[in-house]
Amino acid sequence: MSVTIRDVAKAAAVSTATVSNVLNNTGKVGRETRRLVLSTVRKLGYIRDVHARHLASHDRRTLGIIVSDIENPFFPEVIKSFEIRARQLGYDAILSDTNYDPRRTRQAAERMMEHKVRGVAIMTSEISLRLVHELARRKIAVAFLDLAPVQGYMSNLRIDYLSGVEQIVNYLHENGHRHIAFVAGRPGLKSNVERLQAYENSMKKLGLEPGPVLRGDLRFEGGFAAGAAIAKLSPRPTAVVAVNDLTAVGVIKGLLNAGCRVPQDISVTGFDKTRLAEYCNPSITTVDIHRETLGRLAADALHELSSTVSPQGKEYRISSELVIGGSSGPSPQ
Amino acid sequence: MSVTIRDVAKAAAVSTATVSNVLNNTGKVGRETRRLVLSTVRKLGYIRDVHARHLASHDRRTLGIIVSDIENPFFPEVIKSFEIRARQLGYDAILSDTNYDPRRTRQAAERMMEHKVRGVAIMTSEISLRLVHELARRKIAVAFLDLAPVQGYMSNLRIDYLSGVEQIVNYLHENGHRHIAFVAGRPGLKSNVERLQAYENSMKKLGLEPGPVLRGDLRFEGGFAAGAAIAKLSPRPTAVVAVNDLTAVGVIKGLLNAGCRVPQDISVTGFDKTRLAEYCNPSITTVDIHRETLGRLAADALHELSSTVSPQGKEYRISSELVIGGSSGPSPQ
DNA sequence: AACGTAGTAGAAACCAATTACTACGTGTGT
DNA sequence: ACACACGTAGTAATTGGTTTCTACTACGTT
Repeated sequence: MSVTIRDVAKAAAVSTATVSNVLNNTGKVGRETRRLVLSTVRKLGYIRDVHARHLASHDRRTLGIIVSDIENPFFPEVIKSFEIRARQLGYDAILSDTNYDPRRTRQAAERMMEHKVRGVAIMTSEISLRLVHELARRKIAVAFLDLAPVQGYMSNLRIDYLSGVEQIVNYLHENGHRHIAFVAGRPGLKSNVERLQAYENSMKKLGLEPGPVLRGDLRFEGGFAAGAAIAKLSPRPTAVVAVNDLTAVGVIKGLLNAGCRVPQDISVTGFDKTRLAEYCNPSITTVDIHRETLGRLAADALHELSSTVSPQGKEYRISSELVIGGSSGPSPQ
Repeated sequence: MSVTIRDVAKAAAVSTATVSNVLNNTGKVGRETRRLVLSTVRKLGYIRDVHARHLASHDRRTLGIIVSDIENPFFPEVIKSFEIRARQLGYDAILSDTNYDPRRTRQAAERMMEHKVRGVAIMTSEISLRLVHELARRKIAVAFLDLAPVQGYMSNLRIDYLSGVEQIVNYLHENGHRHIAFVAGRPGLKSNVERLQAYENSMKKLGLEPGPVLRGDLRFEGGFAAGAAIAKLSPRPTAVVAVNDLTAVGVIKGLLNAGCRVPQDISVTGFDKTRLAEYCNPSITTVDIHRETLGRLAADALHELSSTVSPQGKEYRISSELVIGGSSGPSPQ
């Protein structure tokens, strides 16, 4: 079919072992032979076959990453830094998207197992316990996002929502806001629940009554409806903390649509610092979760787990940072 | 190491060939044996090894997709539909991101060759002619995006920018706009150049003088600067056609910042229908390029090329559609 | 001159599947 | 009763590498 290591060996009049040793820099080959092999490789346009490589060498250098939705602006940056780090560590990275569908999550996990990955970062919550056990049984390292307790082969990446939400609430408080509403996401999602709790805690810490909590859906539409509803509240909150940026955008549009000015009449904040937050008008006050760090740490975590004899799962913390935009300002009161 | 086909064969007291035949549904195995094998597979938790599979079977079922930047909101949807279609056709899909870097483009292409893909969709313009030839020499099918002439192993996916831009210009014209500016992208990028030309042609077709053309950079910043500059022009255009959505957002912010109201004083349009366009405030009048179609067609094109004996590259057309948002309206004059 | 020792290269087993080919038993047609 | 075909399952070669173990060469030492 294509050029193989045998063809190179024949053309250079050496053995396949020698060619392999040259290509893997084992340092077992003399300068002259090495040069000869390399030039032959170039001349013949030889390219290694990953499949044959992985099959023959017992340690398989692939990491996987499973995300719920590549179209969710949160993920691309994470994926990118994961891949970059994986490559730096000498791994090939493969990606699967589950589209929030448990069946596809199972397929994705199966794909990872078929590829014999050393580890997989699972960044979706639609995953069954059975699947998790199956991965553990096969000794595949796993890095979860805000999900699992740490165990032998599993580490967890924990985003510090608490601190992020607290920064937002404190900032609003400093700007004179006392009546602050919250627009939630999905009740089933741990990261969403945590944000809500963090909101309630932060409010209480400041001696404020946690204001109305509205139901959202993590999407624009839910935010829009919540915004419309908030506009009609009486007394109307002077600030709204939304569970994520997209919801915040929806809230803002809902408010504007109902005749409220943002931020003059009411301040709105988001979460995640997506591009949306930056480019919207007004730009959104939000919290930057260090996604680049998240992706990198995921790869690091998997590398560490899979290169230890008796691995010990760890918990990693991803910090977050307040970013002030144009959607918030001093309280009108 | 893990459970192999041999273990399954031994446990079921059949040969590996039989197990393989069951797993591949070749129809060469009797009902009873088949049932026995399947239950053994389940009992042992056997999972096939892609690498061994690909190595042993001569036809390798992998397709690749190379994009310039997964963070560019244009791509995730394309990638998703590409993967879905690839899976439907029985391929495994792998993704590489080049980050607009020619060196990484080369690495990405090498990765594809190492994986022995049957075909690769190249959705970046940072690709050297040498690389293209190398792929052709290896008989790897290629689907380009707005790039290459069609040849034996290469097809091209052509986005119909002309029609898209024409729809925009005509729409603005119908709304009374006569003085319409254009904010360009990168001069080197074919898709950008085409949009500019389409703008000029459409204007002339309507008997209008192509207005001022400003330089952008495809990013927010370039749009912002252009918006600021346009606000100062005299006479000021009543509409601005931006090369893409992000630029349009920048333009709008630049205009607002300079005291122009959008769309009351000046209409702005984008291109690509990213989420940004939808969620921004005002939402942006833009052109929807059918990305889902693009990804699907790319997979189809590769499948077709790579399963023909003497392949004949084709040109596929991706249509586009005007989407009216809040950033445009009737001319103030 | 005999011997030990690096350093280098080769032969061959092995990885986990696929698949062409072979063998076997059974049923059918003449 | 014999030959033939067919359906089913097994044998073994094959895929393109890695890696272990062995063998050879050249050189310095005694």
